[in-house]
Amino acid sequence: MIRSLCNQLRNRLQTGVEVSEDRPTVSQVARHAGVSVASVSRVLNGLPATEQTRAKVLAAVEELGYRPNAHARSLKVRRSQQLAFAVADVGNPVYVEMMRAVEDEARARDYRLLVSSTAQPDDMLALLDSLEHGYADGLVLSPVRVNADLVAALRRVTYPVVVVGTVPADLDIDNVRTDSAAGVGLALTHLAEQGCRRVAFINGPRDTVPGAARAHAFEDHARSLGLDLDPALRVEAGDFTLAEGRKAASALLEGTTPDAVLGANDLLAIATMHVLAERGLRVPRDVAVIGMDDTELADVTSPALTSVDLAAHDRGGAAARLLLERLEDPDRPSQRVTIQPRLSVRGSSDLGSARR
Amino acid sequence: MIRSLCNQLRNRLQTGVEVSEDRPTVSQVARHAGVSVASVSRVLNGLPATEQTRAKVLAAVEELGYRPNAHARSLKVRRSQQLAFAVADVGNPVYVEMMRAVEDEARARDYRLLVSSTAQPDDMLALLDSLEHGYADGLVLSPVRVNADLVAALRRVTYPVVVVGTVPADLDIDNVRTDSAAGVGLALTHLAEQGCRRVAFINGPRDTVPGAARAHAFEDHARSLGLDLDPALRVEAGDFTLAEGRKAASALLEGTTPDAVLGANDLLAIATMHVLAERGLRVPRDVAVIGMDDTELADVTSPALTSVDLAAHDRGGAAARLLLERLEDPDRPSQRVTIQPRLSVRGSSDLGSARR
DNA sequence: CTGAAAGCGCTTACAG
DNA sequence: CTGAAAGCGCTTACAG
Repeated sequence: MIRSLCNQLRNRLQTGVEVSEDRPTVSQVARHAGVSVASVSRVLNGLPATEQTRAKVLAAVEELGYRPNAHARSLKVRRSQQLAFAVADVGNPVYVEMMRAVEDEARARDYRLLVSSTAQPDDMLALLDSLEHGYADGLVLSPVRVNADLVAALRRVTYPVVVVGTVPADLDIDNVRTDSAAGVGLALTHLAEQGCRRVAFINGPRDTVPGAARAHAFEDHARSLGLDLDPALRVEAGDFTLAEGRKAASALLEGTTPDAVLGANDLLAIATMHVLAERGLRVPRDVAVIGMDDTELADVTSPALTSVDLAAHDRGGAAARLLLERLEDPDRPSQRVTIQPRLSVRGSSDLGSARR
Repeated sequence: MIRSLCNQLRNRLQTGVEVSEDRPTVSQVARHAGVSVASVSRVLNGLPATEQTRAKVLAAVEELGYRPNAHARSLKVRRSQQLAFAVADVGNPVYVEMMRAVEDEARARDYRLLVSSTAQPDDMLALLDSLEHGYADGLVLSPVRVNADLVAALRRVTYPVVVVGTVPADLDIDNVRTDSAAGVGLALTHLAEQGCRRVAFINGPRDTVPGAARAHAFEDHARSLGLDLDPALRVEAGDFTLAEGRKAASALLEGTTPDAVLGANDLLAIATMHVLAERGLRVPRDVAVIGMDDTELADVTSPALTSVDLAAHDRGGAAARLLLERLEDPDRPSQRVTIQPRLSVRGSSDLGSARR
């Protein structure tokens, strides 16, 4: 009490300004309104109060420009009203799309959204750890590489986390995934139906979860569709980027000439289109091209890029909803949502009109 | 004290579990380490302590898995260690690039980043207001439309805000802008030098800040370069999007045939390339095309899109640094950073090889 | 319905 | 260097 007065005094002396310079608190609103701090809090939180009290409080709030301090509230109610979203690169088109959906869901439920790029696997570990400081109520994360450390951290974490992507079956965690193997199947079937036989695959790194899954899927589907199994048709880019895609596509075309190329994501497919153009090969007439993710980039190329729609937006939305539902019911069993891919056919694989 | 004991008791009874289930607090760490809470706090904050104390505290922290509560800390030190970033659409390539830079700067200084889409002008007002709850230490925002309400809100706001974009000269606020008028000049000069005379302009809405600025700039530069001033060469898209760009480009080409088109951003330029292709017009041979923003999309089209680089990444980085500097020195005068545009010449305007 | 008081989990003068 | 205590600004049983 005495300290408080001292502080106020100090304030006056230091700044030469009324204490009212400071942001008003509940107590000041209460005093101004002639009610208790409890009543102020209740009115502001929509709890029962007489119309008279309400009016007095709201008037005082208005007059003083009072805004409740978020940290004090969070400390008390043990809720930050914030969600976190973590991916390797917030600027990657797939994650951007996911983030948009997560943000929409968060906003709709009055949560703020914290985003972070966790380029290195260690960043993700650090993030999971830092979550324990309580600055967010839960996390949506989509790791590209899942190693033992990450799985261990996910088992340890005490905050709600939902993972977008494939995780070990025995990891009990809310999870949304897409059947990207089936997606590869859609693409290859579409190409096979149009008569392609030498279909190449530009994959991303096989030490990533999607890279490994798509490698197997390509293998399986190519075999069962009776496509050419020439190993020269399979190359691996150093990363899921345009630059690495360029290198990989060049390497591929040095060794062989496919009649179609499947890229493990849109960036790899687009890089391939560029390399094909440089070599004077026409898409789709000479070589059909298909990407995966169906990002907004697919509509920007010409010809527009056929792509396996892995529903990034839907996955983000589903993840956010799983998280919000868990916040409401912390004890419910963990859920898994699987979203089926679809093929968005565009010009880059439209052989019907191109070759015949 | 008694209440505290009651709570602990209740916990035990309700959950049938040790109280240690709860997240540990400073006091528990202190007890465990045999020191005072003050010492725990000091050690954790790197303040002077004997090596002995340090060791005891760190051991206890480790053993209990203690993580300081972010809200309690923020409440006390009046700092959230969070920055906010607000743009109309976090998914727009320009803003994504800006966000990447802001996130990097924030992360480097141990700030977390809060992002929000403020599609409607009112969303931005609401955001500025909500900032007063103190959940972030400052805000970087890039409004597309600046009206009187927003300017008034920016004058009122008590938290540090830096605006990316053009604001009224008498608004005393940290600000980073780009000289987009000069950017239009670069593009038109480049086209004029290559012999283009009928240069069309697909602008965005003129009630936006960039729309208005670019309209004037086009007018001025077209005149001084002696370009054709035919009003049919100037159209306005309903928004800075691919879809609206398509409509505007179609409308343009109904009325006239330009020898070059400048889009007010990359999306409008890319939409134009598509419409040109549909009409059998070749880029750049028949019509050269230039965009603005130089987003990553520019490298994805074919031919690659010449674009005015407005340095979104640099602007984001500069804005974040201005904000961080202000947080360190709240009283310093407001600063303005202006970034000069450059032209990134690519195939879509390369007439040297195409027409001659 | 309302008020007085405790307490959320930290940090930080102050005194020793 | 260290500890006891106050206080940051809220919410919420509890009693009336």
